[in-house]
Amino acid sequence: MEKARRNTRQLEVILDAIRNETSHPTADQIYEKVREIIPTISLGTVYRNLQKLVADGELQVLTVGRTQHFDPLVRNHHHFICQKCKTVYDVFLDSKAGSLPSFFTEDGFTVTSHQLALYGTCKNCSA
Amino acid sequence: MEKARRNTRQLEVILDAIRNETSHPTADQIYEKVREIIPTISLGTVYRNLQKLVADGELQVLTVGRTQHFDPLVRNHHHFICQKCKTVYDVFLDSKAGSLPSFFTEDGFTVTSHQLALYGTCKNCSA
DNA sequence: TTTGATGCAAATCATTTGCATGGGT
DNA sequence: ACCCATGCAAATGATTTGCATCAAA
Repeated sequence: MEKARRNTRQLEVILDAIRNETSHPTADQIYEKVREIIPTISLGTVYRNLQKLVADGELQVLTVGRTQHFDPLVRNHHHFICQKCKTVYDVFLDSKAGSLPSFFTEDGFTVTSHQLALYGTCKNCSA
Repeated sequence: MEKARRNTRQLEVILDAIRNETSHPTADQIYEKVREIIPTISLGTVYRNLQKLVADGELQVLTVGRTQHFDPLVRNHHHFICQKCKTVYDVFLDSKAGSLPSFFTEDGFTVTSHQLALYGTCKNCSA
């Protein structure tokens, strides 16, 4: 049997806050945004709900430096991280992306997922 | 002009401790190993020297969860991270690896490096 | 002698957790 | 009613930093 996930107001508002977000916000950024609607919400609650959403596959985590960023886009794509402004961009490599994990088919090893991060300087910062 | 890097005993011992290491140790693991030779060294010194070595391109950093791992192997290669035991393995994809960054040649964006991490279960943990 | 490097401890940053209470089911 | 979720604050873990002293150059 599955564990029942309760439909709380805080979960709903958190989900709303990231669902259409392409800026890869941190937990703290999500917290600030949610606080505009539920001013009394605690940061711990935001973390706990984000954890659940990740566990349920509704969000993806991307670690930049020491900080987690949350991405509502779960389908196969990659990231470009600007080393100057730390902005995270989505990168779509439709062709070969899906075949990457198959490179590594050694005995006993199972590849379940992979992450490709590109580092460099973005358009804004090159100016 | 370049900033002079002093040749201290602690830097030398730290470098010795990782130079031929393939286990991708953390700062703390390096600290413990170095302490066998210089028992009075401080963890801060280990961190500061590791930082320098990374800045000088003699080491690569790999973040697993919230923890940095140090890799003396700087040439183009990738990593497999076992989600059970958290062991990091080196993966060599000689053929296509070098061409990955060229996918992303949009106006204004410059890709200087990239990192591919494969996640799954390793040989030991599949048993 | 000059000034970067060290050891120590306290500080910081992101995240997690214990606990009493509140709210979904 | 049951028991998961919340708010709060304290705890944790990894890394950084201020400062007086030390040692490479």
